[in-house]
Amino acid sequence: MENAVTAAHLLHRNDRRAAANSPAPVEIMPLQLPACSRRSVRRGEALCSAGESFRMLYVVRCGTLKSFLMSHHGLVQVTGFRIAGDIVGLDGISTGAYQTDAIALEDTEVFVLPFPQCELWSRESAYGQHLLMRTLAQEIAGNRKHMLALGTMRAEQRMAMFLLDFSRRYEHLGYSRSRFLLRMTRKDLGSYLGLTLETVSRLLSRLQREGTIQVQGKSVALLDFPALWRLAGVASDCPNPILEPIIDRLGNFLFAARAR
Amino acid sequence: MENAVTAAHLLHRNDRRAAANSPAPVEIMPLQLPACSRRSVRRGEALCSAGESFRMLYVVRCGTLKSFLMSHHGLVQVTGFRIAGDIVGLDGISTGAYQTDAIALEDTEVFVLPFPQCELWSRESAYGQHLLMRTLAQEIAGNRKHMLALGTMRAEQRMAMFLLDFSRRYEHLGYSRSRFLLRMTRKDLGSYLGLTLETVSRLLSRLQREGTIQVQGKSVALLDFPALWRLAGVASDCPNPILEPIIDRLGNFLFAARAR
DNA sequence: CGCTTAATTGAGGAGTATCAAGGCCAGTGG
DNA sequence: CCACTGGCCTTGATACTCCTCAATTAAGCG
Repeated sequence: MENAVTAAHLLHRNDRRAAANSPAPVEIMPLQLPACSRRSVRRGEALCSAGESFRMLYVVRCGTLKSFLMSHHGLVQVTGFRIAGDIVGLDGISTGAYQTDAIALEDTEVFVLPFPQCELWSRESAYGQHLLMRTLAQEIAGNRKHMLALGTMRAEQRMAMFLLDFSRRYEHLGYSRSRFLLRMTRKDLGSYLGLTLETVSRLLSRLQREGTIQVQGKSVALLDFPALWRLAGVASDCPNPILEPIIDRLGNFLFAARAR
Repeated sequence: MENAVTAAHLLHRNDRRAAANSPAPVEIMPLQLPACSRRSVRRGEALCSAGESFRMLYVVRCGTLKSFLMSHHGLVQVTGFRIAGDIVGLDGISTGAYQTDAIALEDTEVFVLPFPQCELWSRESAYGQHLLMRTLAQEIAGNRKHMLALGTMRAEQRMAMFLLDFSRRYEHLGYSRSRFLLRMTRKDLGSYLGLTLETVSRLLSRLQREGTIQVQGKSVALLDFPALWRLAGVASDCPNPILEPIIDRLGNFLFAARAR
């Protein structure tokens, strides 16, 4: 269950990347990264809970989770759905305790990164620092975008944005951008979008009637991207950039800085 | 226009703090902090704009600003109102360019912190690192809370929360918690709360009719806190903690870590 | 194959947005 | 000093989005 990432390994990745196409990395993580353990979470189980002492960051290796926060009154707001390559637990940094719960929507596996270790990398390497910073800031940017959606958009527009966002994330992982599974329930999706589950269901049905998508339970097919772009209010598929993933589909870390 | 913060100065603050009451700081910033310049922004002018190259962080010394983001379609979402002690510009870290505009709602003065400098402090001192991290994470937490408001709450509840939040922030700065000015327009407030300006106006009028608050143009008085707590849906005034300010009312930096 | 949970669909209503008209206020220039 | 002006605010009437409640069907899971 251990996955040591060595400098040699990193160098290898570096070579492969340079050979491929993109600008060569300018810096290679000089550290011998410590062993990185994994953890499995069964469907319905919690990876971490709000209030729990913050010690770990998690990188999703495979599976899906929902992050959500509960106010004191049982108000629940789903703050995001995490798939492979996403990081879970960042909200624990400020207070020393996780602020959101994360529950697996299917059997899921994550890498475990002890946070003190992350801090050490961050302090000892300019790139590590940059990476951690960028990751946190990315979280901010994502939340901000979601805030804009919740504050200014109509239900249909939010739904279109959500579908396109998920599409892009899956595409970026090497999966189909037009067919995927919505592992969350309509209720969770509604919570994420600031809608009721009935409204979500109606919206999906309507989009299907109009020939924009095809829905059958949890499986979705996007049929008419231009229509979705129009609904989402974007000229084309040009949302904010997806950062280089920290981890690939096989579970290898990708600690290589790009030239900038 | 220069305000050098010296180690001696910090030590002095430390003594004063310890003499007062609170747990003594465990660590003093060992660095000679570089000179810190100020910048004035007139009402209506921009402190920084989205897309602009990210070089500085700003700490509000006095005045008020609104942060907002504009989508490609002219959709505007106000993401926050910044008063003394708040930090502006954090959203620039991820992409190297600011993602939100910040405009002064009144004549405003800020301290200018060159970000490379911040990174240096962060790397050279565990406390500096912690401070920067905590600040970023705080931003995340705040946005998250706002997301919950936009996603799950009714207009009246959002308004109550907003009033109580502002009340607490002013109180924390040493001002009255029950009387303050809403320097933003109804439209900006509406944008922040995900409402139209008419709804905002109606809500304020209603709260006044019910004796909960008193409004006259931009000046507001909170008359019935229990009623506001009830509307906001909190048992009492127990929201998330306000972090130690980084700067005091006189413009002195407070780089002293507390025991924990 | 039942049982439980999730999803769809409909009818009706609450909550906000939209549209429109007028009032208030500060700044401006006669 | 006062009228003028433009932006901001308030208030009302109406429309519409979305929620609530309810009934039914479909889908998961033992």
